[in-house]
Amino acid sequence: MEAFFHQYLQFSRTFTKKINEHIADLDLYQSQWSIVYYLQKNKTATLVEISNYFQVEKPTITRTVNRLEDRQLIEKVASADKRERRIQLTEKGLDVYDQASAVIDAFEKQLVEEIPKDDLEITFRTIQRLLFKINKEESV
Amino acid sequence: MEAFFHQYLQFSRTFTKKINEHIADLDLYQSQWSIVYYLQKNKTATLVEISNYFQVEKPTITRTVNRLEDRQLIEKVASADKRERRIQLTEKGLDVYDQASAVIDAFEKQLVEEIPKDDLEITFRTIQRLLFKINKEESV
DNA sequence: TGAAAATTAGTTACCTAGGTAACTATATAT
DNA sequence: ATATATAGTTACCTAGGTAACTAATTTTCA
Repeated sequence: MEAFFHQYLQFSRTFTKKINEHIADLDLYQSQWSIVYYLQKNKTATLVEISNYFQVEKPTITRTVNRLEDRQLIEKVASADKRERRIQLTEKGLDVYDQASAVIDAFEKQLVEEIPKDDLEITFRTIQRLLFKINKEESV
Repeated sequence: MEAFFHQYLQFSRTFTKKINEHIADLDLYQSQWSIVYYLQKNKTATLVEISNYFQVEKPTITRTVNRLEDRQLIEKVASADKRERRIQLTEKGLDVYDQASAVIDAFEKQLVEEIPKDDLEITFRTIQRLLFKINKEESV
């Protein structure tokens, strides 16, 4: 168990890299994909909502969203609160979602197909517990 | 299980962030730490050895090693092969290792202490299987 | 055997993604 | 009316990647 976290990060890097390779045709990156995915599920969102969901800091979200906007995959939605930047997928964004979704679903399915359901369940719950625990850590 | 990989990456980000916070006093980052750790275990190493071990590309290793060298935590070791850059920890590097090691060990131990050994074992083996599988993926 | 070809180690330049600190503008609370 | 909180941005740090390169070593084979 010595190398638990080492191995954990190893898979994380490799997974992200492979996802990036799989959607490179679409000129998309994993983190961009995750926002596209979120928007498809939630219709509209503010940057703070996205930031909270992924637990990624706001400046990072701002930048990635800007890239999606430059590529016209997302667009602004009117909002009562003038501070807010509420966004949604464009037609083009939805199209990219469909294409990326197919590729990524297949990739992920194939990745776990030989692993017993029970083991995946336990792994999922264990990571969930680790996440819960680490989020209770007082910030330094 | 829908959110398996989403949650996986979430913990990865948060874990790295927390490690960074814990060793910020030492002016160290997680990825720098991992190389310091490797060098303490293996005495000397070339950049390719480090790159292979972490499955991180050579340019990334070059840069991180340069930063460690700038801070005089590592130094060059003579090598027969003139292409190689073989390195080891300096006295200062060993000192930083000792300090970081204590902090990180405690942090990691506390993170897993409430999780049953069996669950950790299964999680470890499952990630190992995922890693094995993903590394068999033909490159795109 | 010795020149040419292929491989290996490392670097440079440049891309995206994570972070923090400090800021502006708007909305909310006092 | 003022103070505080919230949403987002800008500037700048480290870390991951790829592509293309140099220099040194190893392999090939005429």
